[in-house]
Amino acid sequence: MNYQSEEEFLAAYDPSKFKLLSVTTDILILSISSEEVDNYRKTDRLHMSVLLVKRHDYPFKDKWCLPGGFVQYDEDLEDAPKRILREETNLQDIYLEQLYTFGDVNRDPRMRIISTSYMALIDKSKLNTSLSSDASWFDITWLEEGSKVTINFDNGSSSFAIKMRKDLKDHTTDRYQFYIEHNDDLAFDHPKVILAGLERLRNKVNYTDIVFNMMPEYFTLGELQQVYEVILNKKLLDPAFRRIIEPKVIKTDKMRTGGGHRPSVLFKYRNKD
Amino acid sequence: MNYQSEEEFLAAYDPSKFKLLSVTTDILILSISSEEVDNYRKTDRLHMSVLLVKRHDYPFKDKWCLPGGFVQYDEDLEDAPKRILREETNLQDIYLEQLYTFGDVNRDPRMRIISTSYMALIDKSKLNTSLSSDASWFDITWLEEGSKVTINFDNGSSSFAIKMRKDLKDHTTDRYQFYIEHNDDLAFDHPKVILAGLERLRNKVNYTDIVFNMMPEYFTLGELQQVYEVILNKKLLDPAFRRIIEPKVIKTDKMRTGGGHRPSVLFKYRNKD
DNA sequence: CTAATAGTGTCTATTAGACAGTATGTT
DNA sequence: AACATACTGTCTAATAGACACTATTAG
Repeated sequence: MNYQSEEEFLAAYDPSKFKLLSVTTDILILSISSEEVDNYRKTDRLHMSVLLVKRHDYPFKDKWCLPGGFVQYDEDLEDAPKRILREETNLQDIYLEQLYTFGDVNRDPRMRIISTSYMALIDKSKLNTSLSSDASWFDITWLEEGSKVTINFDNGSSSFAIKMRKDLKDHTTDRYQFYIEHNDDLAFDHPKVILAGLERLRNKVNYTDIVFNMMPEYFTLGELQQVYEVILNKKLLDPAFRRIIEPKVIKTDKMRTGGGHRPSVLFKYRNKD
Repeated sequence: MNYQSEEEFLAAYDPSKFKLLSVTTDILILSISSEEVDNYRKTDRLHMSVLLVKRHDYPFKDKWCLPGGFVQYDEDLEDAPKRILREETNLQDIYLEQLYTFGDVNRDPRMRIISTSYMALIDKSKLNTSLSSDASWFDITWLEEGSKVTINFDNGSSSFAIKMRKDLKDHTTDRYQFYIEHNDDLAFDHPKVILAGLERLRNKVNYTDIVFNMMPEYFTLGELQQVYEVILNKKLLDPAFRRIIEPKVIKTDKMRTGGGHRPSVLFKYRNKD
């Protein structure tokens, strides 16, 4: 067929000749949680923390999953995670980054669903409403041994672990080839999303200011260093850390006192705008 | 409603209660082209090269676009670019990496379409069939001045340029915020895909072996260095380059002779498998 | 005083950048 | 011989890693 104008073509265009599908979005919401230690001298121990929601429906009834939902027909793709984030946490204007789009034919037993995952980084101190009853923050720790990755989840009342293998297989694919080897508790391919997000965060932390999205307005360099250590999953040396972080922060005249030790200066993020 | 079993739930599940949409894929196919220079002494000049296809239908009739197409209902997301790549170039088992998923409501005038873009890196010497008549390789060069980016396209018989602005706007988004400021020749949001791919390639080239997907089996270090220079858009110093590349390549006993100068040793990629 | 974290000075090792020099083909 | 590229040696600058040391609080 040959159309004489764009208007004519669009009028004749019939979307029903392709079999349509659904697009959803899953959001990996990360923040830093702090755990008080019994010893009055010690500082709080910081953890990486992820928001999970308990499913009430099939498929994956009673399993935990990332917050998510369908992308509406008249909604920009990136507005979907923003909307869901607002519904879930009552937060707006927070850091959001697209991670990866998963689209295996059988990833959802209901129908053909392609899902674009996002990572959101939040500062827990900005949370002003309580979570809905089916949502919960899980502290996570992870261990990498060669290509085997184990991620442990703990929300205080229950805990579980997932195991994945990460390999390149051949040189025709990039690094996002994850295989879930053990998972009894998370729905869908959400373990892959979590691992993709943790890897993205770990990579970006060294060449961006991304961490400051997880920090409160005022923080000590010890706290900031601990956040870097939690993300990178390794100890850093104090002098090196301070050298590198110095240009990114502003020293204030506030102090954090009350620990059984020398008080520390509070810093702010040096915003480049 | 309350279902007693997963089977019962799935049987009752009605996909039609959500308004469905289409998912397409666009592929940024990159390779290295070489241009002979009139001076018999000089080596070939290498360029980055992208495969574009001329559109014959509305929308964007007669504009150039990236090869792409609809993701089939019963096809894994990543199989769509593989299929299109095979249709377009007759190549299989080539490097393919997901770039980004674009999904603004109005990105396609026909209907709601979300598009996942991929980047493919190929070694032109492996091409065994001629391109279809509406496809053409364009050499590209690009210039960045602050947040302004200009990309020039040239396929020998025609050339054009697109201009984009790249900025962060605020700290709630990652680096993929591109605004097209001038574009008369490329369809859809394909300028964004191209810029995203060039940036991804430039970032990855320093910490992966991704370039070797674009190299023939045997190559000189001068050629390899020129490919790095084309990707990074800057000159590199010979001794530094050789130091860094040394562990990634294997010296062979073959030589490239025939230029009006000292012959150079041919190397192979040192595959870590 | 003690235990704990805060913060600094400085040496060393490693890596990146720069430049000058030598080597060897073709015409 | 001349030109263009191939390839190497070595100095210097910049950065990262390591460790030892001093400072300061609550209890």
